[in-house]
Amino acid sequence: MKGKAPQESAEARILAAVRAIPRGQVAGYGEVARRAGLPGRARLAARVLSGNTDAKLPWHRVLRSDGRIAFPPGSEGFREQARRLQAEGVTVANGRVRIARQALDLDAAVWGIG
DNA sequence: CCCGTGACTCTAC
DNA sequence: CGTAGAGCCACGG
Repeated sequence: MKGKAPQESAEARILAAVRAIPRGQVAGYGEVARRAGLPGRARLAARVLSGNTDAKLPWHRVLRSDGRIAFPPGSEGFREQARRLQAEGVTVANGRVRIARQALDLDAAVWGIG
């Protein structure tokens, strides 16, 4: 194979990383991008989610680095995400997700430990 | 090629 | 815990 595509598209990898988030758990854009092999591409991850059309994609499990929903408060997306998270048992208070202290800091807490 | 915009992140005050 | 500024990448005009 003449290496046309050396690897899957960054978009595909990001989507895979998002799908890999366990139900009832959350991850930051930066963490997702990092897990996708694209460190520093948090914005790319956000762009991919903004353009995603997969209804099966758990996009609502992706938050900002501080555990805040990336949508403007009161917006449709904001409510939708908060609603879906709470439906999975995730506590959302004041637009912020109640994360386990180390969830956004230690990838192991998000991807390894359940 | 330059510029503005965005579901971002970090540091500083 | 709040806001402000700079850095960052990708894209459309």
